[in-house]
Amino acid sequence: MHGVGGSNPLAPTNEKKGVTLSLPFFVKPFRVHTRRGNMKEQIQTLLEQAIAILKEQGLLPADTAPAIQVDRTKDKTHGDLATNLALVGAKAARKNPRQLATEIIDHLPASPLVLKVEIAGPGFINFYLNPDWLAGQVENALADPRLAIPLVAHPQSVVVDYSSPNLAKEMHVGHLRSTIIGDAVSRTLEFLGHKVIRHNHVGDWGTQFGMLLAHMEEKRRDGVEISMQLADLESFYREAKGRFDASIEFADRARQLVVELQSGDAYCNQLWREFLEISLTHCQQIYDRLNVALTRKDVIGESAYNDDLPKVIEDLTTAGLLTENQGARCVFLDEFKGKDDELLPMIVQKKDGGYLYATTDLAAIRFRLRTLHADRVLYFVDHRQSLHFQQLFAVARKAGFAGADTRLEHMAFGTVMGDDGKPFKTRSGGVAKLAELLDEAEARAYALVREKNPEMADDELRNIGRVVGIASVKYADLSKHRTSDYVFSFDQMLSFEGNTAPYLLYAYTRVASIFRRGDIREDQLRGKVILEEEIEKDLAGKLVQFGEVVHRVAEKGWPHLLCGYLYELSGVFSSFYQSCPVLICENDEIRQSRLKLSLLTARTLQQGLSLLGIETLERM
RNA sequence: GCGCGAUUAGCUCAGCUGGAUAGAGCGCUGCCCUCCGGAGGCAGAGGUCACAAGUUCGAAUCUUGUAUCGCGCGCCA
Repeated sequence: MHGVGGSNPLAPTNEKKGVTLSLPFFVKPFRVHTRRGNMKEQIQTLLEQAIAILKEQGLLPADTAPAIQVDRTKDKTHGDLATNLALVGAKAARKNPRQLATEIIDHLPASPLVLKVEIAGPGFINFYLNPDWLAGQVENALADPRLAIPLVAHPQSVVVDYSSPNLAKEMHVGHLRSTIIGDAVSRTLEFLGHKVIRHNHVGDWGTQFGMLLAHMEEKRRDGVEISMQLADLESFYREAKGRFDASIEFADRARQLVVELQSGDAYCNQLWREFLEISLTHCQQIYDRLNVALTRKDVIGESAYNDDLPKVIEDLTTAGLLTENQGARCVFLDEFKGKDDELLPMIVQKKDGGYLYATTDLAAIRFRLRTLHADRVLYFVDHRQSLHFQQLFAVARKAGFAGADTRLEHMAFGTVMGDDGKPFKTRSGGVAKLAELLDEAEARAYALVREKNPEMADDELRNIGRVVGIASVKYADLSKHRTSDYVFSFDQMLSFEGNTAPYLLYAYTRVASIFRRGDIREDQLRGKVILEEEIEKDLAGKLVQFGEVVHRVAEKGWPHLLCGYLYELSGVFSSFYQSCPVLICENDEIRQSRLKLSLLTARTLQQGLSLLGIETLERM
């Protein structure tokens, strides 16, 4: 377990920036492999070819290598895509930007993507996409269950460490972000063909378990049925804590049990396992409700590394990193300094010989890299632990657990706040249990849906309420930028307006209803996609961007990009639906084409939401 | 004290590798129901992008400094 709470790491960011900056001007390696469907990269290729020709002809100095950047335009009057290439390269070419732009355009190879190219403003080159090409992309996507999003060329093994609750207590609101965001990113990586290894690094070890075991023992001695008691872990924990604080004998027994547990005592282990079993069942119920893909086999808790801890110390010693300080064993690194330039220690072994979470985390990295051979390890842990992860990654590299090409990334996230701007609490001021939070979301969603559909059967209302409630909680979290804090608001997340789950789910049901009402099956669609109306082109253009967004989510660990995209897509579809009749369109060719656009919209929404771990509904 | 992160419309938030006139939703003001789900769409008002320098043809975005807020900093996790 990594505690609860989230901010962003220096380490991974710096590593990446370092790579980019050290490159000369131009050749920017594609982090994601070149794909046929990616418009930007195709335009980039065209530009590269034009530059090459200009160099051959002596119109450009051979050593110029401007970075080729292709952006989507914000304004329709600037075409669909634009490059600032001529602006960037003008100085090196000793030409004015507009002149260079003209030369580039003159040497641009013909391409089916491009309808026309124009110079604009100080020297921007604007590209207008060919509607026929766009239409073809829509057809391709429809013909492919993966929506024409290719798998990555070089799949990686990615360990994703997420959720990681403390098993001593019940899951609460603090576990929401790690669980939900980590799951969405895992699904996205998997969809792109990476090998994802989910690790639920649960807190199942440590001094607090002595207290819990002592309490179990006492209860059992009094003839109380333990499993019933543990149905409410939170109260059980509080009781145990109360006993611990109140009774010296109890506290002594608790400490004794920790020692016995750690030395492998059979009785203690039995108690411990019983406790874990119940706590894990609690967690699994939450995961199932949340549609989070974690299962019991993904649980590799802190205790799993017990045997490795002495080996970590050994390895650190061998690497010459270990220093003894005031009886504790520490690693000091030059790059971590506290006040008065004093080095900041990372303590890996206490003076009493006990190990700490830093040690366990090192052992986990060691295992993930040496045994699992991960190319990338992602930690979805709150931003307050950012220093810990910086130290952890630095030490892991120095100790040789991780090579230079292994990506270790702290996917930090912010705090969930209440209306008052302080960390989210229940009305009574306590920690909000996740289960109760979900209950409330479902209940509120049910009430809303029932209000809109008074005649609907209750079991369907219940199901819709469940899906909408859970989706709302998840989507509210996923749609915010990961690193910032956000305010938890049932009213906002359950609203049908704005960037919310209900809005997206509604957009999906509208498409579903077209097909239901028209009694049309997907395989009955025929004819070609025809893009005539401006809004049809907009919709097609938006649909074609899906793959790009998905790749970016996997790269940055930012599901909010996908949320933003799906929201925009829904918006464009709503406009389209408003102004372009589909079922009632009299021209059959156009009708078929619009049905295809609608179908791809639905598929894209469904696939996108599925990557976020959110179910769709046919009716709501 | 040092480090990390933040500061964008009244509120909640986007803003991708520096690009063209700063983007949504809520709220506010209008408009669109003989029309496939109005749980919708269209339009308007509203911003000195905390402040100040700097780099650049060009800065909300990069650099430095300042202010304010949050978080973290030796044997908890």
